[in-house]
Amino acid sequence: MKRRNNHTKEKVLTILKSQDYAISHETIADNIIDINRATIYRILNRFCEDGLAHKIVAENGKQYFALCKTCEVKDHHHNHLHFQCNNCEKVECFKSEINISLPEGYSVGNFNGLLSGFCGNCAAD
Amino acid sequence: MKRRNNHTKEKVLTILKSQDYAISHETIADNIIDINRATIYRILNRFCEDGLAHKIVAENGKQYFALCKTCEVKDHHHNHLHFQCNNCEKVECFKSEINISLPEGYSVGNFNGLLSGFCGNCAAD
DNA sequence: ACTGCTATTGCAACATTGTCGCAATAATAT
DNA sequence: ATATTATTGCGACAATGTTGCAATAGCAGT
Repeated sequence: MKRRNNHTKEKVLTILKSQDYAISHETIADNIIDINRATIYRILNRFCEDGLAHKIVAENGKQYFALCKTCEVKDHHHNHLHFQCNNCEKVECFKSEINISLPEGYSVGNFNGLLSGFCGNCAAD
Repeated sequence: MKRRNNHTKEKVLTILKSQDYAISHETIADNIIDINRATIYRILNRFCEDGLAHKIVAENGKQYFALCKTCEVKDHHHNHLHFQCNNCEKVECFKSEINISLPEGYSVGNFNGLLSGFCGNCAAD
């Protein structure tokens, strides 16, 4: 399945690039008017399939997306933690990876690790 | 807010106890007929508030619940990983806890860590 | 520049999840 | 028994994410 380029895809990519945080569908919808919800999801999921982005599921069940900045294309994995602030609700990627060891006979797939609490900006309140 | 005992609550607790895995609302609904969906959620959330159970959010956004077997009441935390099989969809708790270090100024709240892949039973396929 | 193929889009509809308000019920203490 | 209030069932709701289908548009080949 060959990917095609177009305005919408570029727009979503630009928004992802401009963000320091992992963002939800909502954030993208706020930044692009006149683009269908389903289309946004499809674009984001395509990015994930292509290893361009990764998905984080928050505790509220929402999906957040972030560009893969530190991932190698050939050894693609996401063993890093994420953090969501209970106040400002921003989701950020932590750099440090964690070691994961699985029991015998298990095969690794994905890792979704999310910490929550209060971030540096909001903890002071 | 004092808790009260009743049949429904005991029934849900019994089901939780009988399971080796973290279970979703669905599993409980399948085992108890004639109990409202909202009620199940309320009971489960109460268990979490009381430190009796903990909640895991899976990659599909669904909530799973499991009794706290290893948690001390006074130092209650859930720094252990969970694993969901992509085939049988069961969610299990891993015993090993992971070390988490937060950046300066951040405050810890909860941790939701989920691995996915194929479990010992399903990996052979 | 035209054509054919097919990836992508918009729209509508849908299933699912989890929550909430309110009135009715039932557990507990007095 | 009675009063208090925690809990339940019901209905409704918002939100999320997915899918089918017809229409559109990107790309390659000529």
